[in-house]
Amino acid sequence: MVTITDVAKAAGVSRSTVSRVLNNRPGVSPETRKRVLQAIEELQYQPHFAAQALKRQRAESIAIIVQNSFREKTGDEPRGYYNTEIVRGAFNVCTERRYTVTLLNDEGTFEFYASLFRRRQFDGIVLVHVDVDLRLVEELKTTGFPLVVVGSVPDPFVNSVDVDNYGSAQQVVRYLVGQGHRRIAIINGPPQRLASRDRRAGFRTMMRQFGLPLPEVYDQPGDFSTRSGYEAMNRLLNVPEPPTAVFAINDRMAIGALRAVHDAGKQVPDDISVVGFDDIPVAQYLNPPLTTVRQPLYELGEAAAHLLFDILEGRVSSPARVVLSASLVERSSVKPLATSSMLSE
Amino acid sequence: MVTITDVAKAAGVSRSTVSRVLNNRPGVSPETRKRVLQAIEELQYQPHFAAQALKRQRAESIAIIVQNSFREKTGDEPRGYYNTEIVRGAFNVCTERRYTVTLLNDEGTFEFYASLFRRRQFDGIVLVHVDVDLRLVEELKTTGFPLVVVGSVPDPFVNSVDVDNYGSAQQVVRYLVGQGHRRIAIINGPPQRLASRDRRAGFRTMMRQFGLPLPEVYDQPGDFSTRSGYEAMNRLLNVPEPPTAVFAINDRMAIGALRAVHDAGKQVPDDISVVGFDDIPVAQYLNPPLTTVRQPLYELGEAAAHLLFDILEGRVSSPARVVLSASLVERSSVKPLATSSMLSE
DNA sequence: CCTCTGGTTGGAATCGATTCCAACTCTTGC
DNA sequence: GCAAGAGTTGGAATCGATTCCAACCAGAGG
Repeated sequence: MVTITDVAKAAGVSRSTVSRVLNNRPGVSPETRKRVLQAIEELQYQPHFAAQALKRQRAESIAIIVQNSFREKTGDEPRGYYNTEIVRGAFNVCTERRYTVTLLNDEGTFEFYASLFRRRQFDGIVLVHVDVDLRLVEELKTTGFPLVVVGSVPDPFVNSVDVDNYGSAQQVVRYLVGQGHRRIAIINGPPQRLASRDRRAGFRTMMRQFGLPLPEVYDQPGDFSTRSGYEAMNRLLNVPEPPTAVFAINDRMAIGALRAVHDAGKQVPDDISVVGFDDIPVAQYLNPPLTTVRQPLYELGEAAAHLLFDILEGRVSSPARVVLSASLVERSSVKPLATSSMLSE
Repeated sequence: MVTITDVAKAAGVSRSTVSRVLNNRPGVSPETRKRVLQAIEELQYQPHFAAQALKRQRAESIAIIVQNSFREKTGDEPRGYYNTEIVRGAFNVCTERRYTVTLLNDEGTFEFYASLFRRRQFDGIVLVHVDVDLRLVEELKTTGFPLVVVGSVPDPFVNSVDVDNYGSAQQVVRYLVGQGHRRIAIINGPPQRLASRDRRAGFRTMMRQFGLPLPEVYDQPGDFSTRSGYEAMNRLLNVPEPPTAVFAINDRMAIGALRAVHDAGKQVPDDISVVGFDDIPVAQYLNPPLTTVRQPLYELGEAAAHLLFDILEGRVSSPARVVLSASLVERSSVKPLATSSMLSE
């Protein structure tokens, strides 16, 4: 293996000089610089990464902690895709900066991660927060290690990148009302998840703004699972005056809702409209193709990496928060009602 | 940051002794060992990874090169899933060994990868070979760097882990014949891909073994795209004596074939049976759910990592080849024919 | 009582880069 | 002709671990 000493010998200079050339430092005469560069080229020299990391006290590497997706053996959880997109976004940004990316699963204990930091293996962490134990986030925060969380964390002192759940839910209401719907129900997610609460809050605020009714039976509980969506829709179909549109706050519950309508011998969207949230890959293959809110997953990943670099390089002071907006994807699960909208928009 | 010197001071011993304890080397008295372990515990000491890598001349890290999936912005290519599974398998094996995994995309030039190796950043590479440029494999091979390729590479001097394409195709024929089919067509992949050739060869051998006809019109070209599957199926439907079953050698072409049958006003499996290959996630959601061959993607990843470690640790001499068998997943796209099979199996 | 052996332990060199500081050369100006 | 200063360059220390070698000690055996 060729080292800096070999280059120095070949160019007839000292190692210090080679290092100076390597790092574009001033104080090397043009001729010497040229000679060194030539030697580097000829010997195909590349600095030993460990030697550099040791001396510079920087690993030039970041870690991405994702849930399960690289650990569990069963592979049909939509989460896999969800995470993959975010990772891709972060990965590409890091690659551009010539930083290395290491994937970690979230099954490690805090102690496991802490040991990696103490080993100085990474300069920072991106934690993809989907159902991740909040305690882990809190513990990681205490280490003072540069950390960016992707997702909705209640703690305002953690750096985070998130999608605009509140605004997106409002957009869904605006869209449905624009299509002439007035009796709109919601199927909620687990209330302990901030994302659920934000989507519900956005929904309710906008409904109130339109002066639309919010009966309690239209506010169905759910837990993000297909099954819970199925059950919630069944309850909604049995209400004396059923809604004309249902907003399931994630796609899996929307899938369950679709199935419930079908099993009840009715049609989506003819008898009832359904909107989801996430735009998971199967959404477009459903029957009917699902109208839903597309989360900018790739962009979330990119934003997380950018934020981390901003923090590492001191361009941003630490408790920072970035919010990206999502976009409504119109497919065929919503039917415009005959009663035309009374809205300007 | 706490270093080995701090531990040595705290325990009242030399750094050499701490290092010996750290690496479970003999020649340390039980009492001293205990004292050192206690100091390590109290100080939460972890060795600096770069210092170790530098001295040991081992990075304890491997690289996985995957195609595109972490680079392209469009996310609905099935390849993403394909790679994710393989990566998960390899990742878990590496994590068990406390090795770090770094993902690289295949867009780098050979020079880019070579520079990483020369930087000694990785101890070995797993290259996930789906459509990857063979030249890259050849170039990497010349560096002498430990390399394992996942997929079908023609070069027998490259370490590889692959699925048994030949045997799986034979299994498909056996299954279809067992269901009473005799007029079976195949939709091929690009002939420059070894996997295509192997699947075709397995198919033809088994057909011949059953004494079944192999008319040229039953041997349709394709290029793995949905569109090519659609077109091939259209051609097959217009043959004077159309096949009763069609084997598309990947799922995307099978999807195209399904669509072609539907567009021709016919039914799968009532009018014609279809078998795919891969078992991509949507396969189960298709109409009808697709009978296909499941590639053991996760297991391929695991096997690749195991093989790499075997090579690194000298348990296996270098040109090694591991073949895993795939399994047929029966769904609803194949119909048993009335004429019962004359076969024992 | 002295030597030899085996078990412990510390000292120093080493891995490959970076960087501070000192030394050197060459102008420039008096 | 010599001092001052700028521009180059090399030497040596350093990052944090590992490992060879030498030194030390205790107990066994002569």
